[in-house]
Amino acid sequence: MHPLTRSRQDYLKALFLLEAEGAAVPTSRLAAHLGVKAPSVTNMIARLAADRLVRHSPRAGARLTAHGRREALRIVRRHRILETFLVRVLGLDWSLVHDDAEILEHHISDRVLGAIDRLAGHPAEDPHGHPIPDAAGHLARRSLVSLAALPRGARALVREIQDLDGPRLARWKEIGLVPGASVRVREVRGLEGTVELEVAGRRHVTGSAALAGVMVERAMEGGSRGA
Amino acid sequence: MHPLTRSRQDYLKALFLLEAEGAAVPTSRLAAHLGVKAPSVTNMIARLAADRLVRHSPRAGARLTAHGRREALRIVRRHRILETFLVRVLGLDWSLVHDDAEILEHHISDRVLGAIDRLAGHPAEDPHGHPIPDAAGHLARRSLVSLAALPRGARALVREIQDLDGPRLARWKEIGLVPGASVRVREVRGLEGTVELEVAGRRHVTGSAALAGVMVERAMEGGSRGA
DNA sequence: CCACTAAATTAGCTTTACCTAACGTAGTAG
DNA sequence: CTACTACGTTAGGTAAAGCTAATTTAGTGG
Repeated sequence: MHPLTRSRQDYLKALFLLEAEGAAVPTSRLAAHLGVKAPSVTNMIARLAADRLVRHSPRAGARLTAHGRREALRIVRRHRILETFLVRVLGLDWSLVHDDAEILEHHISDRVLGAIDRLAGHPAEDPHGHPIPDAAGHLARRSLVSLAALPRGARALVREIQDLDGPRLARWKEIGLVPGASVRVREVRGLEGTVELEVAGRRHVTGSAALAGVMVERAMEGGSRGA
Repeated sequence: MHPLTRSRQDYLKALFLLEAEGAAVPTSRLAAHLGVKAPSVTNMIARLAADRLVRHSPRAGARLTAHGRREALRIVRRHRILETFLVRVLGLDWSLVHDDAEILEHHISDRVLGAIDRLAGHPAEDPHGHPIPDAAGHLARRSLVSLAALPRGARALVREIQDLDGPRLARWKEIGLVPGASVRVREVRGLEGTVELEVAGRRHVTGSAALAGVMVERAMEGGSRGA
């Protein structure tokens, strides 16, 4: 019943991204994700709830309604098409496009979105590997695991990079850890919190915390133990 | 001292565009141009004056300071590069791009602007013929006259279309009245307020009020009187 | 000179979306 | 059971940018 302002859109999108497992999202998580204080969240959630975009039981967190989810997917779609466009057509680096897309997603008309989508080749995934919802709001569901969670010897296919940290993205690109790449876990040193990976024939040692956002599809094991 | 919000940018740009002849811009004109009420303008002008972006003598209208003009030119540059990009790269019609550019001009980063400018071929003019200020804020000055003001028999070169009305722009395109076109005034019927033009070998009768925004460069006369 | 009009300004209110400070509640530790 | 802590909510405040209604000012006609 209210116009979907930039802020409201941001809350809906954040809710969608944090809801992942269907669990309600606590106020504090939303606040952290959006970079605002908790009272602002309580307040905004109440307003979104009044418009039936989210449901909210006091002290139990918020979740999107079907209507809210539809709006959220619209924004996610815009964001991901924009990122793809910025990389594929404008030639920007994938480690830099997030912030621009974050703003532009709220300000382009459907007409411009359509043209951008066409120019980018109607992509099904954005440059970080995230699936792009179609215009009807359908999103391919995947079950991926974090590369940080794989045991020694596992092989996997990189599918999504959920991290937003620019320098880190640049690093992943440098070593070839991008969607589509094959990777193998050579060594896991839990005590030190490091992992040794093999990507494109080369080995790299990385902090496993940094790998949390690298989502992979585990491959069938083929002689994983030895050399 | 304040951040240049979208609104502030809009006021500066409007001021720049309306200042044309160096005359101070009255409150009412700004209000009409921006689609807000007069008190909102008085108020905002006071705030911009506090930041030394405009100068304002009560009841005498506002004018930009050098600093304000610099900021205004930045926005004008963005707007015109965006329009060119939307037409040349995204393939949108010139009659439709204004509104999109009007919003996007406030929301793209310098990085994206640079990429867009490159893709559009570093244009010197936008699709409506307006010169694009360079990055340093220099704008080619022209002295054009309105096509509506030309006498019978005059020949001219169309340089800029200052009109924003979509359907009208579509009409001009249809008859070939676009920047670069040669036009000749065949007849002026002042009483009826119509003009008969010859464009690309064909004649068209048009209300002269509608032609006010078609800015031309008058050509040397060559046997203008007779057939 | 007075009255009227048009334009500009002042005063005061609204909405959005944030904030801090104070308060409540639920779950854990002793 | 009590006390502590973390988190959430309530209360109340701010800044931006708009609005309406009332007032002031400047210019014009009689």
